Amino acid sequence: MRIATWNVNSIRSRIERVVAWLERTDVDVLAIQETKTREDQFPFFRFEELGYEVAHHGYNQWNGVAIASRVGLADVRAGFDGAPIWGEADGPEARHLAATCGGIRINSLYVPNGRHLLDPHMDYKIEWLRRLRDETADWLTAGPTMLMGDWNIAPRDEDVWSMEFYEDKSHVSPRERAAFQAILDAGYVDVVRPLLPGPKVYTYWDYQQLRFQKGRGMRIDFLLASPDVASRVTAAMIDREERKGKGASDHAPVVVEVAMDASVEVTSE
DNA sequence: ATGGTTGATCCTCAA
Repeated sequence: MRIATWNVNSIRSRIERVVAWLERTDVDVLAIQETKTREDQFPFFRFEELGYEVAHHGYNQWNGVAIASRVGLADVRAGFDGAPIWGEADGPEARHLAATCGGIRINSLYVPNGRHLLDPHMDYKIEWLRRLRDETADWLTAGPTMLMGDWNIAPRDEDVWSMEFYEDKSHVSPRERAAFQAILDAGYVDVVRPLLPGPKVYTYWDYQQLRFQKGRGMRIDFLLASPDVASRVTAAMIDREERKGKGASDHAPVVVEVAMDASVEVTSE
């Protein structure tokens, strides 16, 4: 079973690339972030005609998460208990969607961007991660689980092109790294890093300043898995080709191959 | 060429 995560930076502007990518990569489950669209504008049919079921959670032009699967899409749930609310909003932002696909509880996550070290968004980000950690610790006991998406954190110095550049910026601060580490400490395993060690292994390159062309990226998109799933991961790939050319997202898809659990019955196709 | 973004929406914000 092939499982991937991809911050597409607008599903409506990226749909042709996403469709072409699904057709050539043979991915079974794709967790999507930054759909940047309302529910009624989401291109559901483009996934369905390829044989994928798809669930989406999004309110407006910000955030938005989705899961596409051709190995079942059951028990879809948007948002986690205790997710903090930004500002005066009625409810939490659209940053989490879960569904059970091929026997694995898939969580598509778009972690808030802290913007700057002293920005209120940073406190929001840390609190969001703390509450996520509290919930995810419980999910581990429920069965095979994966947490995947755009974490907006570079956990190690080697995960950014220049620590000198980032030392006073978001993504690398001790608070953010501790919040990420707390999720690992809860029992989740980064299933990509062991197969694709750094340095200079990135998943995101800013559109500005020709960062991709200069090899100046960040590793901020991660697939974490419960130990039972982690032990079944046989391969990993960051598809840098998708960052090339006109109309690319600023993030590349990250893909893992997970050996099928013979005890699991796939519920569709 | 000594620089250099993109997307959704609105007349700017977010990343």
